Amino acid sequence: MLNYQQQPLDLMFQALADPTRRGLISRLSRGPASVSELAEPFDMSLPAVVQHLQVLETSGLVTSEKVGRVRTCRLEPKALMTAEDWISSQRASWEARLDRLGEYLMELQAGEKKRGRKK
Amino acid sequence: MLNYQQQPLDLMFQALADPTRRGLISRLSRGPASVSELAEPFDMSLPAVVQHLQVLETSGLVTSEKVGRVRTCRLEPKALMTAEDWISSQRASWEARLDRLGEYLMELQAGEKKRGRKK
DNA sequence: CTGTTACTTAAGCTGATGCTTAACTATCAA
DNA sequence: TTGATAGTTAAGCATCAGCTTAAGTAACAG
Repeated sequence: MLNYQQQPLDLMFQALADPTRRGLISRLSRGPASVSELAEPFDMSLPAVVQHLQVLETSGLVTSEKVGRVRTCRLEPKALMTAEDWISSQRASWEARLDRLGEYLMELQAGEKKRGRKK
Repeated sequence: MLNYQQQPLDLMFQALADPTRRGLISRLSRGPASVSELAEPFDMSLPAVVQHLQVLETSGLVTSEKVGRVRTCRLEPKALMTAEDWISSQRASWEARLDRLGEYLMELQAGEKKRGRKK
């Protein structure tokens, strides 16, 4: 498990780790928005919000396009799925393992009862 | 947004953002392990690995229990689900929105054809 | 052309993160 | 009791993340 890094996942989870950025994603999940629309609810400077947007864009979770002087940002659902899939697969294999353990314990228990295989 | 709150999601995504920690989770998804078992594949000092484990434990993704001099760590699948659910819900609402947009565009297109409502 | 809007760029500060080494404690085995 | 094993604690350090303010550019409105 040498650090031959899964950089996309690093960037995505890092991006998701900040509440401001999750707020931006929540907003964007309701539809595209301009930079100043996105910044408005937050109690921080505009450059700070733009920096958060850059993190989101570098991670691939958000894309943007500038028309005239307005930059419009939107969510990239496929990227979100990458993060979701990783988590899901880890959880699935752990839960599968728990299930197998459960079965094993049940077998043990059944075995202890020796003749308890009726009904 | 002055980090005045280390919410569960902050801690979880932050924990998942590091490749070493995701490596630890992958290992743990195959079953519980001791600290030194977990540290063995990594090219870093034991205290460094222990620090990563502490991050995972603080985030709730991993629990551990010490018996004798051995600390055994295991995954907490419910916590992983918390992170997964957040992502999933954001993605779902964005995809729903894309679907509605799709329908809207289809209606527009149908409308343009005027009498194209036959068959 | 002039002012306003909508960002963009740059520099700098502060605290958090990811390591390190060294020294320490507690358990187990002989 | 002695020594090895398994992990813990502490201090220090370099880099990075998240903000700030100040100043700059580029489009559009009158």
